Amino acid sequence: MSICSGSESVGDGGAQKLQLKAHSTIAEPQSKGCPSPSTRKITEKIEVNCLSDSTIEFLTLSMLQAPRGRIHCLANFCWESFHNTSSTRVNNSSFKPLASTYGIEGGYSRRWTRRPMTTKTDGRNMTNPAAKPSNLVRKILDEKVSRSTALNLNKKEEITEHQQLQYCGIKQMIAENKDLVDLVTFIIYDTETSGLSRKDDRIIEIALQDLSGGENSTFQSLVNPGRNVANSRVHGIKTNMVRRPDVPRMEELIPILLQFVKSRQKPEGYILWAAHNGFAFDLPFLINEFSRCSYEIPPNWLFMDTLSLARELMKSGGSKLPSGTSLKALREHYRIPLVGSAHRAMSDVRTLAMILQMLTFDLKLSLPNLVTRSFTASEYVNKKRKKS
DNA sequence: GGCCCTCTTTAGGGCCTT
Repeated sequence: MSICSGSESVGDGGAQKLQLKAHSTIAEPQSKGCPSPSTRKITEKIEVNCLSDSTIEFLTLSMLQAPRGRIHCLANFCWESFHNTSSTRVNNSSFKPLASTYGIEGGYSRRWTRRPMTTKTDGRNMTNPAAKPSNLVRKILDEKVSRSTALNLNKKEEITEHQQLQYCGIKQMIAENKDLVDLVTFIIYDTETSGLSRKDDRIIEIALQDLSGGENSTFQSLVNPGRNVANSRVHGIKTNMVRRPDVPRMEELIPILLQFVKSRQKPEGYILWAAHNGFAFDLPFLINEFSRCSYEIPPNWLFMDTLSLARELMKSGGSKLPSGTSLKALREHYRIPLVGSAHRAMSDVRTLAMILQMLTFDLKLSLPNLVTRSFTASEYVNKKRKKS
């Protein structure tokens, strides 16, 4: 498993280009290897994961060429968040173990300081399985953050009914709050799976990108499904890339994922997750994996689906519409260059991050609009139960 | 599986995700 720190931002303005380039030069120390609770050896490596020059050029040009009105409020949200992050980050370039800032109780400091924590696991890069674990993972293991203790917010039995009601009840308040920038973290996510069956197949890769950007704004990892991958032709992820002891299983990855998201969360804030066809595909997979590993999806996580936005755009009429609502059709419609391989999680995340901003502009949607269309995982499950 | 559309709701087919 390799741990990587990513510096990315999707927003507006030439100044941001400078910020992007400045952050993209930050390098993190290298360390590897991580014994899991089950004594498996997991290779760890800290890397920098930054936007390619072509992507930066595209973002900059697309925003600079747009008229003033083109700079939509969602882009402003990203931009403001980016600046907020930059101005409040205590230590911008150093790697910090999470436990030192969260404490064993998992609580937050009153002052919002984002902890660097981005994970990248890629079987292709595992060249030194005998290396030592990264500071991050070693610290997590030392503090027993995995399923046993520290993440008391996320264990099933530890989420109280009061917490559920509190978060569900406050959702309407979020939608009405004019200053959502200080409350919401916008995360684009994508999963690659061993197949299309929500019941029988497993997640084999997951990628996240915090839209507010900045240092350590991405999370990427392969996942060991404990079974063969039969659909490698789709995403290029083969069985021998994931079914190996140095690739984490989901139960090992979830604690790290939770810590990453917490590191991006604002004080008493919410996470707004967006995926393409997420309600029908990615979210059910995520819910199943969390449930199988005895974890609860935090009640302050809200989920939305960009496919519904694309369908809404198609219904809106007009002469310049995409040829379809697939990610590929939308990418071609908005002339977004493909970075990396399509159908790899991080590549699709980067594409969707740009598509989302285009969609919200075309549909004239603001952040409150998006929040009101979102669901918590429990709301989604209840809705599904009622339908069935 | 969920959503949407239509030759529709007492249904069926297509799209989207891997």
